[in-house]
Amino acid sequence: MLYKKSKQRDRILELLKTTGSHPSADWLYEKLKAEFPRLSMGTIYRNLSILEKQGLVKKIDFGSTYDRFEANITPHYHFICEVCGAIKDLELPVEYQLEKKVEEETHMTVHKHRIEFFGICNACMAKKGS
Amino acid sequence: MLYKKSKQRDRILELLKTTGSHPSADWLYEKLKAEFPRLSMGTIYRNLSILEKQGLVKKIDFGSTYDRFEANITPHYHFICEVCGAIKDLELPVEYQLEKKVEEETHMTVHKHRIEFFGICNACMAKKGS
DNA sequence: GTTCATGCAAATCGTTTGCACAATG
DNA sequence: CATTGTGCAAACGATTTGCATGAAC
Repeated sequence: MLYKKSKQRDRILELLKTTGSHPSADWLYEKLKAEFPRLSMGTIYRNLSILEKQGLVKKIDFGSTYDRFEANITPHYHFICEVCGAIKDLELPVEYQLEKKVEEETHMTVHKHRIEFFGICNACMAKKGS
Repeated sequence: MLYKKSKQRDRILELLKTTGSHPSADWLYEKLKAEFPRLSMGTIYRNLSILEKQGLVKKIDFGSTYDRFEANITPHYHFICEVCGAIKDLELPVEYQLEKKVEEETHMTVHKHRIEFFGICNACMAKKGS
């Protein structure tokens, strides 16, 4: 797969680079509609996907397309398998001093934080080996 | 708002409590269809929402309904405003030793991790005060 | 001229909602 | 009986995709 030059893609990347915010596809669409009157959402999504494959852009999402639910209410961190999507609770102690550090750095109020580790679970590692 | 007893809701909570996995709504639906042949997805989602309001269940999602994108490829953590949804990059050093700790604890391979802090940004805090 | 990108519209998919009926208190 | 929960189907909203046309190489 070879990528050809595209004005739309160039501008999407440029916008993402110069914007401090972390835009949604729709935000990009609204911004670029003036420049490309016939622009479509399909073009935005297709180009974002290409830029991601090129390692130029990162998508901030949960990894899963579904919402996931749990009844373990005690604070804890998660391990997410990149192969099968399994989510496992971790015993790692919750580090609340991180929230203090962020409050000192940003002078903003922090209510909670979340840590997710991504990797390959034992089951998938075993399958991979065989 | 007063919550009445519901067999479906009881079973959803029970399933979530006894399952090590972090199910999706669909997984719960498939599991409970045998018990409640006329079960519908609406019931699953409505009850999950009630259980969440009761503080018995937590939803694991990204907070935003949209995917968000960024061109800042260097590893960094995020602060997410719970009011306006703004995402800000943090200067906080990235703590790779956390990944080592998780690998020691779980004997699984960790490729990356992510930390998100949730709170209220300065702009929203100012609005709130006025 | 072959391949990739675009615009457009339709399709997809997880989730939400309106409504008439059933269960709860 | 007043209110909440259910099933069903339709609606919703973000994202994806098929297809004919246009741009890149």
